[in-house]
Amino acid sequence: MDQPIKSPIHLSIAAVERDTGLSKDTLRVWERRYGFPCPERDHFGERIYTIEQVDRLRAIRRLMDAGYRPGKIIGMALEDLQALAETVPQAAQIASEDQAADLDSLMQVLRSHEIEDLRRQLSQRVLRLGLARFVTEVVAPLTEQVGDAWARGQLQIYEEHLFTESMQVVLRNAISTIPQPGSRPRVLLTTFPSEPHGMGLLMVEALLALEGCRCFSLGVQTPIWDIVLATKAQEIDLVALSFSPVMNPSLVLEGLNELRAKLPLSVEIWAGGRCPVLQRRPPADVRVLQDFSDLTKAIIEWRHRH
Amino acid sequence: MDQPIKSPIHLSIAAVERDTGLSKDTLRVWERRYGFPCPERDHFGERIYTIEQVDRLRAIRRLMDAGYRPGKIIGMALEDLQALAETVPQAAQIASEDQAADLDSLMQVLRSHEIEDLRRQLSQRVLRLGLARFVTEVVAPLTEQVGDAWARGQLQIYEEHLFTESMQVVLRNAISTIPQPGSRPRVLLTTFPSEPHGMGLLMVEALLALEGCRCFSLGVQTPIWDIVLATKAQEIDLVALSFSPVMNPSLVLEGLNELRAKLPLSVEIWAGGRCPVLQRRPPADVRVLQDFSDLTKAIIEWRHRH
DNA sequence: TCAAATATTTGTCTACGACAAAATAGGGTT
DNA sequence: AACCCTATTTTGTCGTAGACAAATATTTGA
Repeated sequence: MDQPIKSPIHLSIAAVERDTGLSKDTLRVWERRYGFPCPERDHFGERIYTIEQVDRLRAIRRLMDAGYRPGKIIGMALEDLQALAETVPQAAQIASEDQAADLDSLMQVLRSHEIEDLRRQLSQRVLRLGLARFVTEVVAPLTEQVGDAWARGQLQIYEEHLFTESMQVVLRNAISTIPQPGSRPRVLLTTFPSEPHGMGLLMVEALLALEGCRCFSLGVQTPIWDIVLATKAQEIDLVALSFSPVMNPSLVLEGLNELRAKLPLSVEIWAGGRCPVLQRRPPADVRVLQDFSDLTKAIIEWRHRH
Repeated sequence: MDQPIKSPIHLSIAAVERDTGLSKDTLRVWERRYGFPCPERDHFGERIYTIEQVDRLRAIRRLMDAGYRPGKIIGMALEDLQALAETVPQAAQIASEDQAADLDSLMQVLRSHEIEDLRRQLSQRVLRLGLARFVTEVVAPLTEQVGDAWARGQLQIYEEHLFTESMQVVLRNAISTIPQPGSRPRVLLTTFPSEPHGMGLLMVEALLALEGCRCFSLGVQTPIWDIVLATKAQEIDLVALSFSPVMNPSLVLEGLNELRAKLPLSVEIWAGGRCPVLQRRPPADVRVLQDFSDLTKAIIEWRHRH
């Protein structure tokens, strides 16, 4: 009897923002420009979206992350969007046949949802390859493959979450077995407030810890001012930041400039991750790391300088 | 020579949203209503905020989380805000003198920034008390104390991050030592997309695993539709969600109703966490858990029913 | 003293124009 | 072809201000 007034089949603009990751501004301007999504209105004139619209929006979002532009695909039906997603090429960068096969088998385990299995198999590979090779040859390419598979609609978000959780457990465990001497450089690891992905940080932490660096991870989403405070309190030598491709380019640059201005130049800032803007317009006085071999090189150089 | 045009002392409205957690809409409407913050404009007419304004906004935000309303405090100077924060009473709910003293000593270690020490001392207490008592007597009250201390301005965000990271490592480690039999109920653990706090989930996971439940944690911020998909794929019996006090009340209710509508009634939804709206207007067909004793009770009841 | 009714506060929603930053296309040179 | 420089288009964010529901505080009535 105490029925909610709003039918749960219809979603408010805030709910759609939450479910699709598209900002309210974007949703409204798309409606104005492209005529989609064109939601009904409730009796206050507020937008109510249907599930079908949200599904289409999520498919569009996926393709955009894969490089498509909204104008080209916004008119397409859900089926066409899904068909298009299938054709997205995967940015494979795997060394050998063997490695590719091994990654495939891990993907297979993930798809079967046998979490225990996945975790066990990952731990096995840590032992077999050693942590450093595990990070570069398993974690990094597998994370990328999972992202790709999601973009192609072959993996659900929740499967990505399952993967991330399992991998985090394995990585954290491995990291905690590395003895931490008090040696230099002292590294602060974190991400900016709009960046929720923490896998990159864990990979970097593993490699740096292996190199004998003293790591202080703040986890994800630390406000810039707090990065500055932590840097002072912990006598940090360098701040390592991770950026995923979905981060807003101007926020990345603005944030890096702000941080650079607030930190003494003796503290270095290193930025990594698959974020396009870092390659295209790297900010001054920030070291951009292309990949993991860059990381070890950079550490050696740092030690040489000090 | 390649100086950035924007001085880093001045922040855009997007940067302020990121640094304070106040939405752009809120920032604009405060300016209109209360005259603060009243930022300068650049030559495009866009707002540029000063550091001082942002500091004041962050102090205001802290007091709001402690229950103050913006209208009452928005006119105050930074010093007065800080003085007011000192007076915020802490919602202590600690059983014994001994326990209080022990928590104080842990807070002391956190303040000293000796992360290794903190981690070691926490692990010690897991062994001494057992995981269940560790969660209820150490993790829960300590998390609350850390939050309080932040609200009073006695702890920086980065110190909260350090605490969270250390505690996560300890808890995850402890959880991974619990053998997971394939028994029921099968529980899915996660939070809604606007909820980034994962400590509550870990505490619940620890307690449920001890009770012999099969736990599937998706980590934080899973879109509702993906919770539904995961529930089906993993044959989940109940979905456990965690909510922190800062979550938008209407989003909480809307989300719970949406999830309830999409899941079969045979799948139970349990909601926990210190979120006021859960106590005041609990949604139908969702079980609200007040505290951890409620949790074990609920599990016993569930087993009795099945 | 407590519940119900009323008043205030507060955040989010609406509309659409404007414009910079990013991406694409065109045209010329090596 | 491969490069660079310059239009042109696309696209997201920011600007304005009024409206109103939900949350909270205050008053009224029993």
